[in-house]
Amino acid sequence: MHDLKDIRSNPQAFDAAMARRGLPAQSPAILALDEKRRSLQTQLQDIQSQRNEKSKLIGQMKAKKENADSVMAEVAAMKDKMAELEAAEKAVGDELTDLLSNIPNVQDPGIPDGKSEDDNVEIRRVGEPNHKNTKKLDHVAIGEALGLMDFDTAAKISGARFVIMKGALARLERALGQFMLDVHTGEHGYSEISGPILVNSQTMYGTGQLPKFRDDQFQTTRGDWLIPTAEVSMTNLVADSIVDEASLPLRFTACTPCFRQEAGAAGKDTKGMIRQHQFYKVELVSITKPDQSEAEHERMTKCAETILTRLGLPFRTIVLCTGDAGFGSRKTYDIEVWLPGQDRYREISSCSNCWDFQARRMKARTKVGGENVFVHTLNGSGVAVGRALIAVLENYWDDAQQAVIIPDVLKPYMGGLTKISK
RNA sequence: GGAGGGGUGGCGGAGUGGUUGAACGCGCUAGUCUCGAAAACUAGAAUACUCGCAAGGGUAUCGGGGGUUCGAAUCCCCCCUCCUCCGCCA
Repeated sequence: MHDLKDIRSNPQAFDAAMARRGLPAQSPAILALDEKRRSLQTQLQDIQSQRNEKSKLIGQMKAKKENADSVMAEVAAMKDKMAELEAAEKAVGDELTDLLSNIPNVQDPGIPDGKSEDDNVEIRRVGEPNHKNTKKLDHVAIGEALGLMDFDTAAKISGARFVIMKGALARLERALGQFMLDVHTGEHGYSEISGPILVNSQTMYGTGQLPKFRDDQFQTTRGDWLIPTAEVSMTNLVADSIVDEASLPLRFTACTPCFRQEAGAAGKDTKGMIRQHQFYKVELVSITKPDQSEAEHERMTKCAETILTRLGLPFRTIVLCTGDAGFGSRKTYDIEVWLPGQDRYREISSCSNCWDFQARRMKARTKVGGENVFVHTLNGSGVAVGRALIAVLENYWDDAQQAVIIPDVLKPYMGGLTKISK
C-alpha cells in the first residue's frame, strides 16, 4: 500500500516508479479519486459538525425543560443530505482503496531495469557446478531408482503436483528442515515460530496476497486461506500494533508447509518436485526500523546463503530486475542453486525488502523519537526445503555407488545413515 | 455442538441515551524541589483522516459491521473473539 500523501506531493516520481514496472501512469486516477473523496469528506464533516452542535443544544434545552422541537426538526431535515454524502464518500473511498490495493510497491532506485528474468543481474557465485556424473540424473530418476519417491500414488490420492516420499528420503526432508532451523535459531538470532498455516483474509491482505493474487491461493470452505509461505503468518505477527522500538529488529523463522495453486504456471515444471501445490519451506522474517532494513536485507540474504554453503551446494545470488521482482518488494535477491539434472541454476530462495509496503497494509508501526512510523518488513526463504532436497539428491548422487551421499551437516539428523541407496 | 458471562485508552477499571475522547488508579513524559535520586507537587500525553501558510479548527474511533434516535460506549440485530460449565475429540 502506498502513502497517498507521497503520491499527492510527487505524482511524477510515483508514475516513474510504476513505469519501471512496466505499468502506465497511476497517479491521475488516484489523485482524481483522492480529490473527490476529500471534497466529499469535507462536506460530510461540515454537516456532521453542525448536527453535533445542534444535538448538543437540544440536550441543553431539554435539561432546562425548554421546548426543543424546532431544533430537532432542523437536525432531522439534515438527514437525507448526510446519508447521501456518507454513501458517496464510502463509494469513492472504496474505489480508491481498491485501486491502491492492487498497485505494486515502488522499487529501489539501484536495482536494474528490465522486463523479465533475463535482465536479472548476478552478483556473486559460490561453489563450482559439479559435472562429475556423466549421466546427470535428475531427482525424479534418482528418487525412483531408490524406490523412495512416488508420483503416481500421490496423483491417485491428491492429483497432479504432489509427491510421496518414503523412508530415508522422507527423513532427509525432515533433516533439511531441522538443520536450517537449527542454524537460523542457534547462529543467526532468529526465534522459531510455530503457528497457524490457515489464516484469515485480512492477514492475507496484510502481506499482499490479497486481493490481487487470490487465484494463486487455496481457500477453505470456511473462507480462510492456506498460507503460500510462512511469511504471511510471521509478518502479520506485528499487524495492527505499535512495536517497541528497542525490540527491533525482530527476527522470526519457521518451517511450514506452503500451499500454492500455481495457477499461472500451467505446463511449467510439470515433471518432478520442482513446482508442487504443497511443499515445506523454512522462512525468515525480519521486522525493522526504517533505517535498518537495507542492512538487514543483506544480512538475511547471507543467512540463507549460509545454508547452501554448509550443505556444499553450488549457488549464485542475483538481484531481480524491475520487471521480475514481486508485488510487495522494493528489492529482491534470489539465490539459485545448481541442479545437475537440469544443468542450470534454479531458484531456491528469494529475499525481499518490502520497506513499509506491507507495514502500511498491516498498520504495523513503531515509535522513533516519539513519532509513529511504519516498520519495515523483510522476508526470505532460508531455504525452500523441497528444492533443497532436489539439490541434495542431484548434487550428491554418486553414480558408482548408485547412492545419494548424505552431506556432512545433515548426518547428525539422519540417525547414523551416511548414504541412501536401494 | 449446548448453556451462560465478558470485550472501554499502555495497563487496571468506572460509565445503561445528552456538553464523555471517555471518571478514577497505575504506568509514561516534562518541569518544580534536590548535590543527585526517591517521594511529593505541577503540567502533558490516544489513533487516523481532514481544513488551514500558520496559529488553530473539524470529523471519526469504547471488538467489527449494520440499525433505532435530534443525539449511542450506553438500546436493537448480525459477526468476530475471550472466559466458565456440559458434550465431543487429536
